[in-house]
Amino acid sequence: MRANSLSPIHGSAAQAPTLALKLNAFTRLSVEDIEALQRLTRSVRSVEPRRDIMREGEQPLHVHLAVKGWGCRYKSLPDGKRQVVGFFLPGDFCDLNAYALKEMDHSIAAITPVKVAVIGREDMESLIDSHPRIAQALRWNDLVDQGTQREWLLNLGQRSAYARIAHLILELFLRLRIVGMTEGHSCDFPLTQNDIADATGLTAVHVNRMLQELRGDGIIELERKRLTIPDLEVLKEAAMFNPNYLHLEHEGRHLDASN
Amino acid sequence: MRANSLSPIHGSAAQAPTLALKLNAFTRLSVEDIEALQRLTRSVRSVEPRRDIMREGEQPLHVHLAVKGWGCRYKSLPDGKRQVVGFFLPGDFCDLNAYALKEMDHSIAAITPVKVAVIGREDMESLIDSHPRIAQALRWNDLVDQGTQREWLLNLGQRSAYARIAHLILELFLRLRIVGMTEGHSCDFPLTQNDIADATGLTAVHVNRMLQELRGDGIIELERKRLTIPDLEVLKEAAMFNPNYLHLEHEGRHLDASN
DNA sequence: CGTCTATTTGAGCCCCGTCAAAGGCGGTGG
DNA sequence: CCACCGCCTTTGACGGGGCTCAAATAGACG
Repeated sequence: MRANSLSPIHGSAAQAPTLALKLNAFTRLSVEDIEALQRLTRSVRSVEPRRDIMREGEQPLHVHLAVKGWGCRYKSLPDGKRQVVGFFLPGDFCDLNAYALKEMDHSIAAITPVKVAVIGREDMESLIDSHPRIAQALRWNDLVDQGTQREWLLNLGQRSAYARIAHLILELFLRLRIVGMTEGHSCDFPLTQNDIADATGLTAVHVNRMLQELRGDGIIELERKRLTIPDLEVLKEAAMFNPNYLHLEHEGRHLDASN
Repeated sequence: MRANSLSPIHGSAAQAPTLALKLNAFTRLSVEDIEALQRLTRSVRSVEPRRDIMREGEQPLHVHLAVKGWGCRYKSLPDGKRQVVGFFLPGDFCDLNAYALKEMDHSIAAITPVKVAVIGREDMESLIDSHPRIAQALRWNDLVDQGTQREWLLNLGQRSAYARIAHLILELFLRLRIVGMTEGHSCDFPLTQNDIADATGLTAVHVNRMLQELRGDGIIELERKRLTIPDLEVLKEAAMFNPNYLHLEHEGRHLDASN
């Protein structure tokens, strides 16, 4: 797993938007690229925890880019059952590309207090047209998202409850690390056991029992919304984790702005 | 559900490639568009049933477009468990966009005898650059694929075995109908119960029992690789089916070549 | 300090998995 | 035309992983 510090952003990383941090995991962006990304986040919408940002059936008019907080995408069944189909963290798009469709086939909700940048589709398109390096990085980002969906299918279909939860936790930790939201072996982890249940296709009761088992086995520490992973390798083993779907090793670096 | 006959292809539909039939569900293509799609399929590769077309870890060099036969994409776990993450039918891309990545995060296999068009990435890119209507239709196609992945997550995570299998069968029937591969209420259905099991996260034994129940309830007829659906509405009910993820109602028709 | 939500615990059971073996069906060769 | 073989489907008995229902406890927040 490539630590983010191995591919620092050109110049001042401190002010770089989180999206830039993430795309930087694919190809090193130029100062001008980063500035262009920064200009995207002029219009920001704040959403309270547990509120919908967009609902199934609505027409998507803009692109939403998560700037702060955790959220999820989910689908529901007529009998009330709910499946989380993805989480988004700072630097993730909530609904990239969705604006090409007439209506949303899923909903988007905040988990913690969330800030999303609301981006007009024209702004998005002109950014892509004028910044080929960003365009390529966004395509890569999109493919990683699709790979993640496939890995989730594998998770739901084939892993045991124990490994399934371990896998989810590990994936989120690694994604947080890419955008600099971890401190050593720890990170904030605001998901409730209910959220984990909805994402893994289990019940909250069973998630609770599996978390206790994971704690008992010394694989994770998780309390008060704070996660610590004593040994990443041990967790990987428990989760049957294969990092290839995150595509952190790739060819995009030939576009490196510093070359 | 919009029957394909409601949006016939301009002029001679008979020779139109299956991909054109499918994109035509989004926007009516021009004769020139269809000819351009036809030129894509110059190089065709035949694959025997149950053989891999491409394997996890390989570098994707070309785009593969299914022309004939059924196939699937799948991922495996170290313990040997296998999850089918999608099926492809004639007119579907096996791996659109994947060529931007360094290596495949999943494998692709033939189920029946398959013919795939092997398309160079330059050919693909120049097609997109020179045919904006096709480019838009391919974007739509991509979004439908992503919506399908999300629906599969809902299927695996929240539906009962009974509804899960019903949903898979219904989805495949509707997708076959779009490309004209159904006859009334029937179609060929070459999946083994093992294939269904791998796609639904169940065991073949349990798939067998659920199919018997679906047959007993008069919801499907399925024998000798031949499927009949006496009443689509009844099957939809059993599957808790919501067609919105297929995005068959949309705005793309403003690009209609016949306007 | 009271209320609301989230976590934890327990008992019972059911859906689905496992293991094993017996049919059916299509293909192939004698 | 029949015998054989391999794959697929079907059936049965049994066990277990995860669900349900219910209630107690612990935190978070005002």
